Amino acid sequence: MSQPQIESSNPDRRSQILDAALVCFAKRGFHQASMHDISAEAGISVGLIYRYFENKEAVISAMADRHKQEISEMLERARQAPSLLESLEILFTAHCCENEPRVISAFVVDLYAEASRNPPVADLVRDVLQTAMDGVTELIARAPEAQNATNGLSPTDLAELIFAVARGMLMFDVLRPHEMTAAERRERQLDVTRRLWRLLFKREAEVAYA
Amino acid sequence: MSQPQIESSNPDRRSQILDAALVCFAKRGFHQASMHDISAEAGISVGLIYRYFENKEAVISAMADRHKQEISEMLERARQAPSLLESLEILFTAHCCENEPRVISAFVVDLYAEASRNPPVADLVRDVLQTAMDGVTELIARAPEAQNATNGLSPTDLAELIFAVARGMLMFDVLRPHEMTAAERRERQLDVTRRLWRLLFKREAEVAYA
Amino acid sequence: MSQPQIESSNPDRRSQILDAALVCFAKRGFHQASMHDISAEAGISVGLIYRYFENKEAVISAMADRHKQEISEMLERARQAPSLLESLEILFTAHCCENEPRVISAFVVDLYAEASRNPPVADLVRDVLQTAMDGVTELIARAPEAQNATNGLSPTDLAELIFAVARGMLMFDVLRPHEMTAAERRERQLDVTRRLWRLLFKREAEVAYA
Amino acid sequence: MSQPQIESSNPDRRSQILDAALVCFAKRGFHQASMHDISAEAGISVGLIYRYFENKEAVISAMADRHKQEISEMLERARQAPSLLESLEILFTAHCCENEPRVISAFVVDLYAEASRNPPVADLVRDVLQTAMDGVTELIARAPEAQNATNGLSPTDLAELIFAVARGMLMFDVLRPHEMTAAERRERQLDVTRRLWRLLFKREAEVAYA
DNA sequence: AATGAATGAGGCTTCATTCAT
DNA sequence: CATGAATGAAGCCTCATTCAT
Repeated sequence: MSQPQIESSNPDRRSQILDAALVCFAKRGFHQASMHDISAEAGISVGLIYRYFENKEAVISAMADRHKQEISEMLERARQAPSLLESLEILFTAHCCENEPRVISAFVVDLYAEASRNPPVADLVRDVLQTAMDGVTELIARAPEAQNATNGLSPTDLAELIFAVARGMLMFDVLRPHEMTAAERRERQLDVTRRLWRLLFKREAEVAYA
Repeated sequence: MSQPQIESSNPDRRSQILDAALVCFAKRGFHQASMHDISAEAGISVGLIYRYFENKEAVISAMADRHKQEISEMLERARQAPSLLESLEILFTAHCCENEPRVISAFVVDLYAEASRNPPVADLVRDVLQTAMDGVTELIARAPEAQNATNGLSPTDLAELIFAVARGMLMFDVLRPHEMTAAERRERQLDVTRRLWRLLFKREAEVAYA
Repeated sequence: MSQPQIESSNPDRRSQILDAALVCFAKRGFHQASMHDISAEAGISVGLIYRYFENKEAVISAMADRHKQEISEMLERARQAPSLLESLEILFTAHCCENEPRVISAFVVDLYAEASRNPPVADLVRDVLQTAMDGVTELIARAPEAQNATNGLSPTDLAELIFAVARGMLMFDVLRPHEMTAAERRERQLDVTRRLWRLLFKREAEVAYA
Repeated sequence: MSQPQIESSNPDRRSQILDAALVCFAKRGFHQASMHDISAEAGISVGLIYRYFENKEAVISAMADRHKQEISEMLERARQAPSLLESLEILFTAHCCENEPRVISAFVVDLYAEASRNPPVADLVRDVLQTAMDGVTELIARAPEAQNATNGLSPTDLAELIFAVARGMLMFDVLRPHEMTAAERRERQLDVTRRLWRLLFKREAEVAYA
């Protein structure tokens, strides 16, 4: 009587739909984007979406899941960066990729807004955030650049501050004119990243000459 | 066809409606909250809303305007605080007022989400943000606590960082369980505020003994 | 957030809608009749139906309730008939009223079909049937025509048989061409009614000369 | 465009599909049961149904045809019963077969409901009914038990009454809780059958001592 | 022969907005 | 000034049907 959710069958279709959904969600918001918008963006019929997702809510949840994966991947890339500064640069510019626009500011802000009234989404986003913060905490703990006492703040505290800044900058990004290119946004983010890094991890002596 | 928008006539009614709208918007989001929800929350009829606002969009805009005022008031209070730390505390806890919950995290996050697709709202929010940042920049420039070179960051840079952290913390606030009280949220925010303050403005010598 | 069901306010509208629904349900069946069909038949907009009924299911339930009332009224009329035969005639021809087409065969058959898969409707219909059968049982118990032992059947048994015949004839009625007039249907029903009456209640001696 | 309706090819497939359809139709009704429901119940794909039936309408028609056959078979069994009472018992309990539930009350009621708005179905059902009534008329005409004048009613009249009762009882059956077993339903039907039989065919003298 | 992915019309329902009272 | 009945467009979702494989 109702067993959609082919789940694994034809994962490409699911991805195709989620890709389209991301575009629509970023453009209009979760609840303003219609299923028709998504199907049109994906180049398929409305009905087909329902073979892969139980309903719109499920599309949103899947997008949230995908966000989790993307943050994971971003974290992995950050982990493999040669320096702490470069790790932070990755963290702060993840949403500024012209060609692979996976993490999109507007989408993320909407995701948090949704979290505020959708407990399952809130759980997931909270989990993502915590995982990412833990990752950065570890990154800091291992970084030689961070070995000097940084004003008495623990790696955990620092990670929290860093993420707050990153999320705040994401909110600001949403205010920038749509015409601004990914490259310009990126430049803007890097400025802040470097300032933050200098503040948090540069030794006094170095600062003096910076 | 008609001439609604009595604009100034009976400002109490407008406030009453906006009060109700804030509750509804925070609870369900701009576009999920229906005009009926708002009228019910305000204890009036749907039609009456249209005597004071041209349409739903106008209610949203008015809410954005109100947000501007609230941020202004918050800034004024911050200006009058006896110390920079206390100014920051005001800035970071503006949304944690049990009795007068004007600035509400969920509402603000929704406002930024709306800004990402509604240029007039974006303009207004950008303006609010810039004004507030300018205010904090000035606060820093005048604060004796900030007279020492803080890692070579200008007051403007510092204000931007501070606001990014504040907005990021607002996003995090949205993830906290609804059961958490204003007092608890406030405590959480103050922790971060103090850490940030110590990082930005405490002199090395002081830090050593902190 | 959801409080339709003005329930008592403007009962005329409710009746108007139910009148239209009866026509549509009889014409196309509960689930084939669309809300648009009903609104068009009632000469109102679709949305308006939802001010008076929570959803389509509620319209169906209200129709079932109305059926209960109609059967009640029918029973009352039967009770006031001067003879048992005339009571039965009322019972068997209730659905053959040109101008006041309240009890309609197709609708009733659909109602029973619905009852088979909708427990609340089943409860209601069962209750209606039982009440009506009790009424007829009492009618028989009090009728002088029924005083002679009728083949050893109790009034209860007789009432059950009578109702079975009445419902069976209703099913047959549904097979008759739509062109057949109410008068013709009525004639057909009266034939059966009289035969049944003769069988159940006429004394042997009378039968011989009938 | 294509040429479905292999008609006779692979009659087993057709039966398999109709078996599944009966289950679904009884459970949900003709129009509430989806083609997918039927295919799932039959354990085949949706598309395959269309190799054997032109469309859903055709499935319904085929079910009606099958009903015709089942009534035929039932009639045949009734004809071969050793007594008129036993014939009637077969007639009244045809739908109470635990293992081979071919004639199902809910289905039959739905069939009549469908007949009321689908002329071809009405024609068929009317034909089935007439044929069956003719059969019973003949049964009565030949039965020694019915040789005594039964209140002046002709075999035709009696057959009509009998069928009305049978169909009426079918409608009542639909109201009984789903938990009731076939055996219990059967018992209920037999009670009525015997009462009816006694009323119609038992001689006065016999009745006196019954 | 058989599958099930794909389509898209159509049904139910909501909601911003209007307007007679 | 205030009400809330009324409208109808639009959104979500289902399902009969087709067709490439």
